[in-house]
Amino acid sequence: MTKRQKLIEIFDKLLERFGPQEWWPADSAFEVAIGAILTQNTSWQNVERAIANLKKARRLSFNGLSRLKEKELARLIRPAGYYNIKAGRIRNFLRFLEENYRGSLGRMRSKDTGTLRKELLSVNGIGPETADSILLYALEKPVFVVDAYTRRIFSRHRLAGPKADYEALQRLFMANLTRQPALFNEYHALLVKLGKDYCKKTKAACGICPIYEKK
DNA sequence: CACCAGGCAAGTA
DNA sequence: TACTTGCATGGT
Repeated sequence: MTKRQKLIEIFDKLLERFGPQEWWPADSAFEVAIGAILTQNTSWQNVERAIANLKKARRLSFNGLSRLKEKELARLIRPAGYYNIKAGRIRNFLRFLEENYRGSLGRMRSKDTGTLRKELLSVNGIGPETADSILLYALEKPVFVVDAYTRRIFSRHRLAGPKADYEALQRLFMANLTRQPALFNEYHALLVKLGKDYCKKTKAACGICPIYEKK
C-alpha cells in the first residue's frame, strides 16, 4: 500500500461516512479571508457570531472594515475571542491588501502560489494555516491546509510522527496526492469534521473512528 | 469547576 | 532551535 493509496483510502472512508462538507461557508472570498483570521484557535460557532455582527453593521467588505476604528472593529468581533489581537491582525491584512493589491483580494489570483504564500506570511498575524486557508478557500490555489486536527488524527493513526511540523505534514499530502483544489478543500474539511466528532484533544473515540482499523 | 476551540507572535534559554 | 506564555469568548 503506497502512501498515496493510504491517503486516498482515508479520504474515501471519510467522504462516505460524512458526505461533502461544502467548505468554506461564506458569501465571498473576502469573507473567507476575514473568517480565516477570526477562527484562529476559536470555535467556528463563535466566529459565526462575529461575522453576523459585521454583516449586520454592513461592514464586511474592504471599504467597510477600513473605515472602522480599531476599537470599534474589536467590539464587533468580540464573540470570536482574542478580539483586540484579531482586530489588529485584520487591520494588518487590510493594509497589506491596500498597499499591494489596491484593496482587492481578487487581484491576488494572478500571482503564483509560492509568492502569494510568502507575502501572506509576511503579514503580522497571518501564520501557515491562515495563509493556506486563504490560498485554498478564498483563492482556490492547490495548497493543503494543516491544522491541529490533522496533526492529532495522523499522529494517533501513526501516519506521521507526533512532532512532525506544519511543512512536513503538508508535504505528506501535497507530494502524494494530485494537486486539485477541490480535493484539498474536501479532504481538510473532512479531517476537521472527523476531529470535531471523534478526535478531540482529550476525549478521543478512536475505537469507533471511521478510519479506525484493528491490527 | 475544568477543559476546549478550524493559531500566532513574542519572550526566554 | 525549542519551549513557554498571553490573548478571550462561549459551549460542554
